[in-house]
Amino acid sequence: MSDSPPVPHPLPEPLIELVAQRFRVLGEPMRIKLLDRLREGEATVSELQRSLGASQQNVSKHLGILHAAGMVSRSKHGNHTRYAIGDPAIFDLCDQVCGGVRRQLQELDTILQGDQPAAASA
Amino acid sequence: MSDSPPVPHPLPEPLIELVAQRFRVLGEPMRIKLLDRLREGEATVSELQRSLGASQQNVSKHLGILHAAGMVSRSKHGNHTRYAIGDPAIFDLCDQVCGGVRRQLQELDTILQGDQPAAASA
DNA sequence: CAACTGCACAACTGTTTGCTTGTGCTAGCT
DNA sequence: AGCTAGCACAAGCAAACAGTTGTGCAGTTG
Repeated sequence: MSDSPPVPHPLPEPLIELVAQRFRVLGEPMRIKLLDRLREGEATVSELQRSLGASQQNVSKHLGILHAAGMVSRSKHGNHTRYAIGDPAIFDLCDQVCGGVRRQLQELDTILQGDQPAAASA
Repeated sequence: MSDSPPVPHPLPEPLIELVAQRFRVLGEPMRIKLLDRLREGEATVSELQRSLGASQQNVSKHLGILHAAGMVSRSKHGNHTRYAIGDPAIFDLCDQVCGGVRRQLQELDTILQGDQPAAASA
């Protein structure tokens, strides 16, 4: 279906909502951790729970949110539920954000170092 | 500029926080709108206010948040404050998210319309 | 100088949301 | 069958947050 020139400029209202919601899903440390952990490969809830040191209910809840957002996929194997990355594209997102963060830190660093050499303490 | 091998895999805790915070800044419709509006070019608070139909205080507040996150730049011109995109890279982010949203909508569409699983199309 | 405009900061309020606690359900084990 | 492990759902609580109201301040205008 069409190569779709992705972004219409004046972003239509409903799309804005969807985009914001998607960003918000990623705006939670625990969920970032889960995705980062799933980068190693599939994992069950209890495995993730142990990896992150969080409660089973909390992990399950966040996984539910990620799953509802289509970012992870679910599959039942006997008594275990295995989760996996549903849309690998999110890693590009995270990478970009990481890049942005890094740039800002460098700017800060430059400012701190190049401006007032006298005061040097974090 | 350092080429910086982008992402360490087990994301260090503090970085996770920063990344999540950055996503959360973008997880607000009003802020998306502001950025989308600034895509046309610089604008003052009152201009943005008129464009989006929001209160001056609210616009100013969100601009403050975007500015604190380094996503917009501020410059005073007489009695006006002009804001501009601070990091054009965020548009890549938005584009990617838009793409993801679109993909999901297509999947939903496919599911609703046909039992014919349209095999891989990008 | 006085009045007005443009903007930011602070306090308040209602809502959202993350985490915990409690619980039910299914699958495997003895 | 009874028991335990693994997981998801629901309710309650506390913290975070968006939007409003109120206000102070700098710059412009008459």
